[in-house]
Amino acid sequence: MDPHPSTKPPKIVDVAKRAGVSLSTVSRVMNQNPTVDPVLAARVRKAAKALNYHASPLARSLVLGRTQTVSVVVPDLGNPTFQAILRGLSRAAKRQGYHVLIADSAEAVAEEGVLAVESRRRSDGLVLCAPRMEQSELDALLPSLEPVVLVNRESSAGVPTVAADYRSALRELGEHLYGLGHRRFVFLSGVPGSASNRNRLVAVDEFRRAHEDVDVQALECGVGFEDGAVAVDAVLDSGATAALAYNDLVAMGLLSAVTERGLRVPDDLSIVGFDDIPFTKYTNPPLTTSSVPAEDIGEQAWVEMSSLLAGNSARHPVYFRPRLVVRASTAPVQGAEKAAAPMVEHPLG
Amino acid sequence: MDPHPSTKPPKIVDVAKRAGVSLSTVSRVMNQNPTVDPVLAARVRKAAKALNYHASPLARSLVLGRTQTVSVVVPDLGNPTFQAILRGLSRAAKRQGYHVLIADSAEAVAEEGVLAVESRRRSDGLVLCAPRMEQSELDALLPSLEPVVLVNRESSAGVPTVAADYRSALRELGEHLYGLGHRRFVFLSGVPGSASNRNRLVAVDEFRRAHEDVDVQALECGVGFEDGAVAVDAVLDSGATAALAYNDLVAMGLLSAVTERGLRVPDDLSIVGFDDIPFTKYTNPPLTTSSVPAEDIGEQAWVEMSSLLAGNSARHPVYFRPRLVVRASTAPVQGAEKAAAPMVEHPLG
DNA sequence: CTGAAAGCGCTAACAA
DNA sequence: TTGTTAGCGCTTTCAG
Repeated sequence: MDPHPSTKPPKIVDVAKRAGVSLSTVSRVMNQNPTVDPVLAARVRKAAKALNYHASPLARSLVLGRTQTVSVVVPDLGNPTFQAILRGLSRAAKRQGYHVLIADSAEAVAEEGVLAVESRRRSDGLVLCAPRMEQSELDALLPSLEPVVLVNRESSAGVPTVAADYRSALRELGEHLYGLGHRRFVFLSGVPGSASNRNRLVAVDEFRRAHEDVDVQALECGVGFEDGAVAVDAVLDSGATAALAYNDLVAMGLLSAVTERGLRVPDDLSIVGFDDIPFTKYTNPPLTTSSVPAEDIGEQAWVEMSSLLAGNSARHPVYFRPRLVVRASTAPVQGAEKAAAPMVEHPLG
Repeated sequence: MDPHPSTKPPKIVDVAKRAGVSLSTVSRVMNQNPTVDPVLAARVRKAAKALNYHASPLARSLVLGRTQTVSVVVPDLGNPTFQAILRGLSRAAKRQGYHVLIADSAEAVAEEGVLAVESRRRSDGLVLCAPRMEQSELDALLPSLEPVVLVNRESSAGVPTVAADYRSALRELGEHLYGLGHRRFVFLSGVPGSASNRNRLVAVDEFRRAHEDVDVQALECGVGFEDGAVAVDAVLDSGATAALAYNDLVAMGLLSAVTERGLRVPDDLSIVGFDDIPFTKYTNPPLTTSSVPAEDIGEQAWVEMSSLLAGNSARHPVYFRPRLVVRASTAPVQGAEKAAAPMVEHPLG
């Protein structure tokens, strides 16, 4: 009848009974409280072992007021960057005996808020990864979520931020291409209105302003392979010689689509990605990108959380500076070197 | 002073007081118990809203005996296949109001057991993904973990399994290459002694036995990029014309290393991977592999768990049959078509 | 239909 | 040093 015939796990009183002591003594022994007669302690431990007793984390949590768990909400568990962040965070947390509850909002902006609140209630703190919600909503939500740390997003003081410095990285990517002679660019933007996207757009603007002879056109795109692939026509029609993709996924999608059109990268079009996910060196050609230390970010997010949990107040935002990784998807602009006429349907000069 | 100045969350009695009812009435209202005077119910709901009251999941869990949480243990959160499984599982669980606790054993076999036990105690059930531990240990551990579902691993009846049929898939990969004229193979094996690895080795044996003229040499390798890259010399020295990699990561590493040696894939060596992670179509050349529906596996794992949670007993193991995906990393064996002498240092014929 | 009271399993004063 | 007892916040009999 019973689907789970295993006998109920022993409770603290079972151990107490078996060891012939009171349950508080057992509790003390289990919690390494030194004020216990070694003889008794040994007896208790033996009894516990015999019964295979482990304190119920639930009951402990209730009385202690802490769960030894932090929750992490990410916009998409399928995104390699969030995976890396999660991995870094989870391993760091584990080292300190903390567990990790994950929540995948599946890019559903509307759900993000409740998800955050719900997850937070089951844990001692919350790490919000690149929340997609509006700034005003975020700012309003955050106080009720404390302790909370933000990843790749900022809010008012009081909540720590760990992020990659996308702005300067994007600038660097632009300068790299500029140095190669490129003057006409497209930027494939991510989720419109998202904070990460706005950030990058700011960098794009800075880049524009820094060079009078530069033309960069922003194209609404997305954050995945398909988005990059779908954008191929717009990119080619734009007449740009170089494409700055929102991230590596978009870049890979674009790269693949461009190649399928019979054009060559970087000869006909230079492409740069963003993040340096572990696959960019295996694309054809290997992708020039900006390396974001996602796992370190996750680890640092835990450091901040840990500090908050210890009762400290938020520290200053931490920004990791991405590093330009030049591979083979970028090259000097054709016209600049060969002054040759475009050889393709979509003139790129 | 107080690092988290937000006032304590309201408790059920606060709501009761404000609504002028007993706390049991509040409880009833919060749990949709219909036996409550609509007028009172409304008053309670208003009070709850005003106070922004939400029942403590902890306290509920303690009394209800369930946490609405399942835990998932994976050997490596960095592995795209586990990520996909986790994603499928997490989304399916969320749909039914369940939360997901993750634990990354970081390929530390020794830790797997305790991790599983600990995670299990904080949740209502456990999903063990491709546990690396020995079969005897697994069999012994499982009963204390119920309800538990196994992914890519089997045990005695009573615990459901959801897995990919690696054996027949590997056979299919072999036959594909055989059909292209290949007769000398290397198989880059994964973690020695791991169950997944043994499974594949069995398939290799079957393949050997099926063809008298086939020579397949198993090389100890690993499960990541680097392992595949490091194996390049051994692979080339082996004289094989085709390599069966443990998974796509290994295949990509090998592919990259082979290319760096100045050899060409598939001309000088055919390579197949395993899993069809979302990056294989962007390698150079795109990788022939066997597509494993990892996200579906995760989803199905939840279905099994859900069934167990509902009190049903374990159903029969479910095996997903991978699908051969022929891309450009495999080609007819050179000698078979051109009868040409090998043109490289490491003769491949 | 509603309230009082007994736990869920554990920790932490407080006494002894 | 050890035991007794009062909660942690909630659900659920059991009376009313």
